[in-house]
Amino acid sequence: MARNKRDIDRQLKRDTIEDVACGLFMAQGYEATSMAGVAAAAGVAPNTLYWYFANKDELLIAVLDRMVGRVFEALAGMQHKPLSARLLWLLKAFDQASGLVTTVHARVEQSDAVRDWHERFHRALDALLVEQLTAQGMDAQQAATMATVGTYVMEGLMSHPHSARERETVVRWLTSLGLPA
Amino acid sequence: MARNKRDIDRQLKRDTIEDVACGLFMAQGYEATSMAGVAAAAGVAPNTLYWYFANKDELLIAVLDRMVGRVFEALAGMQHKPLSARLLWLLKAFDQASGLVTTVHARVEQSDAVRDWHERFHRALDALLVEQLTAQGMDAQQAATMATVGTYVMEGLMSHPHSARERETVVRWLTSLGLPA
DNA sequence: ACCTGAACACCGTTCAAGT
DNA sequence: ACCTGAACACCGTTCAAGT
Repeated sequence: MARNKRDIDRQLKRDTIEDVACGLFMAQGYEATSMAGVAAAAGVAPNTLYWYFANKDELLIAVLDRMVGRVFEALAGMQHKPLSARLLWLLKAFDQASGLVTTVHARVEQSDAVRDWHERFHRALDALLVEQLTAQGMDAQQAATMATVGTYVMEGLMSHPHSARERETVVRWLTSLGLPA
Repeated sequence: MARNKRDIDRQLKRDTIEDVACGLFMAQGYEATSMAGVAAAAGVAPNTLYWYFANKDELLIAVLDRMVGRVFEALAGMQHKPLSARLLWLLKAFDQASGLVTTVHARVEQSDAVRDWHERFHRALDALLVEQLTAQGMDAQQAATMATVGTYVMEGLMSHPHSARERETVVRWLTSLGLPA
């Protein structure tokens, strides 16, 4: 944690860089955004970024962490809503950031750091889903399969263009699977 | 089609370049493979590639077309086998090429040509799946949803590491959905 | 500790010149 | 028509030098 003014200043600057990078990554895509572009938008020299982030992938991970944190926080405040509504909200929240899902998968092959982040993310998400499904009375084996399927269907819906109508149909179908037939 | 010796020679050389590129893309990934690397492996100067392919994305598309063609051909000869066996075969066939699924999604954002290819591919695959599902007596609306879901689950299984056991469980679950409960 | 200008190695692509 | 060596603009990253 930040102990003194220097640490706080450093964290503030890191935050602004992450803010700027997040905006550019979402608007132009990760690959199309250069470190020089991020630096210019943040008002610093290109190499200054390397004082705060080891490399471009670490900057990506910082942006991802902040996004995932906010999304999970928002979802936690929606527990009373039905699962289908929460999933549709999630798809809408990622409308602007859909490219980042693909970016992560693309960088997994090149960067160990992104691979680790991706693995941790999927493990955490899987545990969360399995927990929710078993809490609803689903047996562990079935919950494991449903968590995998649900994750991949959501990833597919995020990375490919769909009308609101199509999304709703697929999400309703997905969430109706656990219910008695 | 090739009309004379010159056209045939050109096609042969194109094929060798595609062969070499295909091997390198699968072994190292698309992004990690440089045009200079492809050229060196093919025994030509880097810029010679641009006589045969407009740019790196067009070379990718040529490689994709050849792979998809072969896979669809092989699948056509397996119509007698159950759907689950064909899907598991597909997953195995893409074990070495799983990165290309992600690559296509990553390039969709940067390249119009790849975006067009991706759209055409999904339309063709979707039509094929809907046709097979309706032929089995499923109604059109349900078939459309199942085709989307099936595609995304398969994409997810291809792009993420799984044990053979996990694959089988998910694929069996997927193919059992159309059957009476 | 923090920031910079200048440089490095690499990349996809182009151009002028050859045959 | 086909191929090349040399160059161009760009990229992520590093380094030596400043404060």
